[in-house]
Amino acid sequence: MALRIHNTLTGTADELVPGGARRERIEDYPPVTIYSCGPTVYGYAHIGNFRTFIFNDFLRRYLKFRGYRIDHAMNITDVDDKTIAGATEEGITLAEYTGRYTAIFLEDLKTLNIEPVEHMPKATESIEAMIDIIQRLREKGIVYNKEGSLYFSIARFENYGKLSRLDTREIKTGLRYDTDSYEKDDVRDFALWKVEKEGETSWETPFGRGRPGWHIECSAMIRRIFGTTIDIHTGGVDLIFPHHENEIAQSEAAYGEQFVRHWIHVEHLLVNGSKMSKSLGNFYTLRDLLEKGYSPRSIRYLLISAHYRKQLNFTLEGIGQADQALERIDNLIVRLNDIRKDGRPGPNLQKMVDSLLLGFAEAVDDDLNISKGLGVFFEFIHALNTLISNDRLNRPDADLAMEALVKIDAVLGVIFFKTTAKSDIDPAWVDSMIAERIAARKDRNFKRADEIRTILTEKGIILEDTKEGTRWKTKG
RNA sequence: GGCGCCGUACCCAAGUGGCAAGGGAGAGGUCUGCAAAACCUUUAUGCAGCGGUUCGAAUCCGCUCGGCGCCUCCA
Repeated sequence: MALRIHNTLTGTADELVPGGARRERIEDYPPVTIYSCGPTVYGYAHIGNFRTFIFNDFLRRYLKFRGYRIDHAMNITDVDDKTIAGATEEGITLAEYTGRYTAIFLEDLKTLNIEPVEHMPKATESIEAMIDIIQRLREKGIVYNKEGSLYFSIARFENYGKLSRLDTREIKTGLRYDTDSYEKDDVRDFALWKVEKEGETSWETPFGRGRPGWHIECSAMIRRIFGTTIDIHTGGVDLIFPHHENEIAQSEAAYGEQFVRHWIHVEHLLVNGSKMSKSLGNFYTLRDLLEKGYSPRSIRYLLISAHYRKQLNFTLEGIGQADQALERIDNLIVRLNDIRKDGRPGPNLQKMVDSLLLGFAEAVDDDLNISKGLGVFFEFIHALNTLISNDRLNRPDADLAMEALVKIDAVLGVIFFKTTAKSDIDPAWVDSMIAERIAARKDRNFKRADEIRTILTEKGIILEDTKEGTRWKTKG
């Protein structure tokens, strides 16, 4: 069974072949080189943005789960029109401004249990690599100069449009394309380098002072970090055109080799049926949701649980449903931990675990079909619960089951990750309350027993009476 | 106007030619002093609608209706 992922470039679900040459065993492949388009740090990212970043995280975790090694980069865009405007408005330097929002972004990633990637380059630290690309393009005569700014001429690059299938498109008439407010020969030509403007941050180059165009940074960073063709490039679907199309054009024109083998694009998060975006103002930031009391792992679960190529309509109710699904898993863990004695002979648990892991991999291998994978996972949970209810799960088997949960969670990142750690609960106090309640129940003083349970509930502690005695857990 | 995607139960969501996964919510039952958790049973002869192909269609084809995205900064 091979991992196949939909490739925007080919339009089909292509097998992942790191390095481009097929090998017998996964461990024989070179590390999978991945580049993900990161944020422009001019404000708080919204959870639509985070859908993509959580997807990136899921992708890298799943690749590791399948035995691949990975080498993953995500950029920080710290110079563009918006960051410059923001810094100017506040009267601080560009670096101060972007530094603030970069820190916030990194905190949010951590909150969502997103693993750090191997490389996190900044645009402003990649100027040399940009210059190299532009110089090569100039030597090949693909660049023209308009009032000091440099543009890529798509008319002089024959493969232009292969990613977004532009050759079959018509450009809508009457639309303005000169949003950069610079003059261009062809509306689809794009700026590689923008001439210095009064008061803006700029860099000295062989072709004059200025700052980078939008698309050049990704091409430059990929070249600088990976050197050659990379395996996977990810981003939101809105980046297919023009951003990724232009990356391909400048990189392949400059270096004469394939830029990226596998393009993966994540669909949009919708809210009330339309795209969540800053310009529409219909967005939630992560912090908005945390303030409303939703947990990061529920948000993560919700955003991860729908297939990445389907639009996902975001609702607060959806977070609640995700929360309930996670609680189902939490409850299983409580029950597993509570198993003390040997149960009656059960089935071959190792076999159940093997089939869980195999079924999960088969599901997710099919274009990262996590929904199907979660179905397999919840069937396993149900089977375990049934065994426990029938007293047919012993301690060693419970340990095996727990190991399986850990393996699945290495991909999901939602189970053994709790952020509501503000534990002002004293376990000794809880135990004494429970002891008092047990005594009360023994005396059939149920009024007092229920009183104690209510006191604990108000502290977020839930009691469960089992045959073996009373156990407790915290809520949420 | 061009390109593309989607429409499956009360909600979310797999399935893309052979008896409709899974999660949430609801109903009934078991256990419990009562709860909680769990288990058992139950909730689409039906997959936007209408035609067609086929022994057989949610799945393929055509049309219709509805929703969304990209074509412009955007994850």
